[in-house]
Amino acid sequence: MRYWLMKSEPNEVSIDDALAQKVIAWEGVRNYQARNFMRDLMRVGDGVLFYHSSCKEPGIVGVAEVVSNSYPDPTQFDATSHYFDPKATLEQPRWMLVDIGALRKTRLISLTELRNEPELEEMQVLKRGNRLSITPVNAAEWRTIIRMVELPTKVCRL
DNA sequence: GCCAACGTTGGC
DNA sequence: GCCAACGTTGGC
Repeated sequence: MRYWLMKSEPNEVSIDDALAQKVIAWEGVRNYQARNFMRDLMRVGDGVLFYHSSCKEPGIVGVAEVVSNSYPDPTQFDATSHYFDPKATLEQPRWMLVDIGALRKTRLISLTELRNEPELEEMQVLKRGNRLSITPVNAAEWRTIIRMVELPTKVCRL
């Protein structure tokens, strides 16, 4: 069981979109490290912090979970897609994704608030120059953030 | 819109 | 395999 932080631009897929759809195929990741996390390490039931990036108020906005094993990102085969990859084939797909189930919206934990929390000093997403759209979160960091969003841990399945 | 930081590409 | 040039991310 692992924990992750996954960035999404709210004008692409916001936490509200994710909640409305319940399950989101995490399409469009075109970075090998992020792909490898999804392909090799993510398991059904892993906890996910839903993060809004490239927007007015960047930060954590929700909690989700991994709900599928990895499978090929269909957009890589779609010539009309922004995420089309001419080098990918059905036989040898290059990009893998997982499905994410949105569980709930939280209050916004802004980037500033995350940076101000001493217990989160070592969080990968806060490290200088980090651009990875998917980063691991350790159990202590996860607990700290869950505490910060004041989720009733009794009801929280994660 | 700026720009730091990082990833990718491709010539050699 | 090196590395310069270019592209992307993402906060500000």
